[in-house]
Amino acid sequence: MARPRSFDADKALDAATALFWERGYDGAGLSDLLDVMGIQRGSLYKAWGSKKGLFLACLDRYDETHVAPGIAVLEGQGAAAGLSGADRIEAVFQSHDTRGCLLCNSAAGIAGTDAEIAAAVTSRLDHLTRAFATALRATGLDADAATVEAEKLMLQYMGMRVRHRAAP
Amino acid sequence: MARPRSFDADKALDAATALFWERGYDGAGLSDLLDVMGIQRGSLYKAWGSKKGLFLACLDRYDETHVAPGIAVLEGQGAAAGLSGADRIEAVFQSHDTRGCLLCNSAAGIAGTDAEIAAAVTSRLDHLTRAFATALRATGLDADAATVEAEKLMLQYMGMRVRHRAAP
DNA sequence: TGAGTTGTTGACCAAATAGTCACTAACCAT
DNA sequence: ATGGTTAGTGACTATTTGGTCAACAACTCA
Repeated sequence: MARPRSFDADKALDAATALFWERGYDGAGLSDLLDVMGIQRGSLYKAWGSKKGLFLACLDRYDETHVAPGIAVLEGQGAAAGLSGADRIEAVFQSHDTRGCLLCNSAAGIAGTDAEIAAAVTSRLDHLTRAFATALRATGLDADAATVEAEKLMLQYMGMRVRHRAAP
Repeated sequence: MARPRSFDADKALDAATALFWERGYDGAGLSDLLDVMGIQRGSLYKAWGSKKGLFLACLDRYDETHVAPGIAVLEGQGAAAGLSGADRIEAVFQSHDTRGCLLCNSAAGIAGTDAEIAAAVTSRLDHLTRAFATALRATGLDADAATVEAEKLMLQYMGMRVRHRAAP
């Protein structure tokens, strides 16, 4: 059709995600973002429309690269590897990144001021909660108990990731 | 000595705290801060030295007005009111503020970039954790088990407050 | 070989950012 | 009353913020 994009959008998104992750939405300035992404202002606005648009895309990218693998372990993939439900849950609790979790950081930050971001964050958090429930069912819990327990597990997971950011 | 301060520092701090709580450290601009505090730039810098200095003072104020009461319930005061350990813990879990918790929000945000703020946040979070342990001991748990369980409870508490900010 | 379409570039913008400063005002102790 | 000290005021600063735009470049399809 027309001139093709000269940069790798996913690589640029990964770089932007890393900066948002470390500094938060407000803490990551456009010029720093542009620096790490290695592109020009115009390219960013043509591709994602606004800083918020870029952030939403980063949330998507983060989901693909960081939460989807965890969900895959919790439901199915972990079972295929011969892990019990408890072991699979244990596995996703092994994150010790000092930046915490982008979803949690955003929930505790910008999501409180922007409904669209809040919706994007909660839907992904809910997805993880359901995956916890799936793993719990594999431990023998019935569906209702698993749902209740998954909620608690999810809160603990979030708390742990938040704490790891302040106290590495 | 000299000219006395013409504004109520605690009231000003309460107003600033409310704004930091809602918008986060980066999200709260100096002019908005000044507006809600009802003072002039010079007064702020004379009293707290910098935006960060003001924030640290707000963390202090928040501790006094919002976490200390909870700690008091968990240890002692709750017992005096005839509440069991479990009831006291239940009581502090009844916070449903859609702004979440300033300490948690800061842990998930600015604390990741500023060591001094991180220290101020974690020490207060640790204090709350110890209060949970005190309440747990009142349920019959021995000291070691209470410490372990308090840690879990604290994570759940943080997770819950973070979630309440994104999903009201 | 165009024409049409889309990406890239760099200059540009208004607004907001945190922070400073000279000046004036108000208080206490002598 | 006055001198010392501290607080309040408002104008000012340099830098950075997110965002726009016109010109140019590169691709596809006819």
